[in-house]
Amino acid sequence: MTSKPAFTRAEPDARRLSLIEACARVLAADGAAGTSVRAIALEAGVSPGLVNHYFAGIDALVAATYAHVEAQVSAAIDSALAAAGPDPRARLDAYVTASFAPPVASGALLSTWIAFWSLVRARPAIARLHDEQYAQFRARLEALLAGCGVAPARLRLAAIAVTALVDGLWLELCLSPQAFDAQDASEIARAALDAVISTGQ
Amino acid sequence: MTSKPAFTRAEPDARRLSLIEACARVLAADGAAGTSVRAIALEAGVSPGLVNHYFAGIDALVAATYAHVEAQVSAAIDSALAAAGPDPRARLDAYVTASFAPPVASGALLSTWIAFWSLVRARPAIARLHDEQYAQFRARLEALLAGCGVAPARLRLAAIAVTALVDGLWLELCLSPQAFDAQDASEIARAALDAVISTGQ
DNA sequence: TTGCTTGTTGGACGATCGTATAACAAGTGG
DNA sequence: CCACTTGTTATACGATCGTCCAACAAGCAA
Repeated sequence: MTSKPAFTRAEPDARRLSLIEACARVLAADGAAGTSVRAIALEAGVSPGLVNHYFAGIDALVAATYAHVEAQVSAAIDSALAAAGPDPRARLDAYVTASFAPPVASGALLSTWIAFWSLVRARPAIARLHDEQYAQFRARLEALLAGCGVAPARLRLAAIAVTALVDGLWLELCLSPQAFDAQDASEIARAALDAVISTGQ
Repeated sequence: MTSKPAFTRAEPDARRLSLIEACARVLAADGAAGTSVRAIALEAGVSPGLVNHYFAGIDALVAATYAHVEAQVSAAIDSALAAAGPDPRARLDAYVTASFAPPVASGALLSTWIAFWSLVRARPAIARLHDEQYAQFRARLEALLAGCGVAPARLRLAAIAVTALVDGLWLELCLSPQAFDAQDASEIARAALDAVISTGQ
C-alpha cells in the first residue's frame, strides 16, 4: 500500500513562477489590501513559509509579479504588432486594438496594476520598475509613430499624448465598463492617431 | 492654578471634517496600505476610538474622504472656469491648465486617488461614488465642448476622449514627474482640443 | 455650585499580518 | 538499502489591524 506523498518538489524556477502567478491572481481578486503571504500560499497550494523561502519578502514577490505581468502585456502587444504586418498605420491600429481587448483590458489586470501604482510612491524599487516600463512603452510607440511619418521633433510629445490617451481610455474602460465599450475606445484612439499623424509630419 | 484641559469638544461637523482631512493626509503620505484607524487618529490629534464614534467603520471614513476630495477638485476646476470668463475656448483651456496644476496635479492627490481606485472593485459603495463622479466630469466637459461648436452627435465620444487624455496625462505626470512636465501636458491637451473641435463641428 | 448629557479617552479583545525557524520528508547519489 | 541534501511543512512569535466599551471629563442647564 503506497501512501500519497505529502508534497511534491518542484524545479526552483517553476515554483517561483507558480508563486508569481498565484500572487497575480490574488492581487486581481482581492486587490492590494487582501494580498497577504497566507492568501498567496493558499492560492498556490503550498504552505505560507515557502513564500519567504523563494523571495526576500512580500515586497520582493510583488515586485517580481509586476515585472512578470508587464512582460505578459508587452508580449501580447508585440504579438499583435507581428500579426499586423509591415504597414506602419496597420501596426498602430493593431496597437490600440490590442490595448482595449483581453488580456490587456480586463478588470483583473486593472486590479493588479492599481496595486502596483499604490506601491510606486512608497517603494523606490517599484518606482524604478514603473519608470523603466513606461519609458519602454513610449519608445515602442515613438518607433511606430516615426514609421507613420511623424517628424522627429514632434515624436516625443506625440508618443506621450497617445500613451496618455490609451492609458486613460484603458483605465476608465476597466473601472466603469458601462460608460463606454472597447469599440468606442478604439474609434477614439484611431481618430486621435489620424490627427497626430496629419499634424505631426 | 488652572490645569490644561485634557481635550476640547468640537462641533460634530467640524470634528467629522477634521477626521476626513486627516484621512486624506494619511492616504497621501502612506498610501492605502498605511492607512489605519490609529494613523488617522494620530494625524487628527484625537484618540483612535473617536473614529468609530463618528463613522461606522474605516470604509465609511474612506468613502466620505473620497467624496470630500472629489468635491475639492471639482471646486478648483469650477473656480478656474469662472476666472476664465465666457469665451468657450478660453474655458476649455482653463480646464486643462487647472488639471495639470496644483492642487489637482500633485503626488499627494494621486496617492489618495489610487487608494480610492483600489477600493472600487472591492466595495460597491465606492464603485457607485466613482461612477457618479466620472459621469459628472464627462457632463461638464460635454457642456464645454458644446460651447465650442462640437456637434451633439459627436459630443459623447469627444468628452470621453478628452477626459481620458487629461486623466492619462495627469496620472503619468504624478507617477513619473521626470518624464514630462505640466507645460508639456498642457501643450498636448490643447493640440488635442484643436483637433477635436475642428473635426467635430 | 450642582447635576446631567455626551463628546472623548484609552485600553481590551480577537483576528490577521510578516517573518523566522525547527522538524519533516522527497528525491538522489553512493 | 541507506545516508544526505534540501525543498517543504507547520508552528511560534511579536506587531498591528478594526472594533468595541466602560470610564472620564468638558460644557451646559438649573
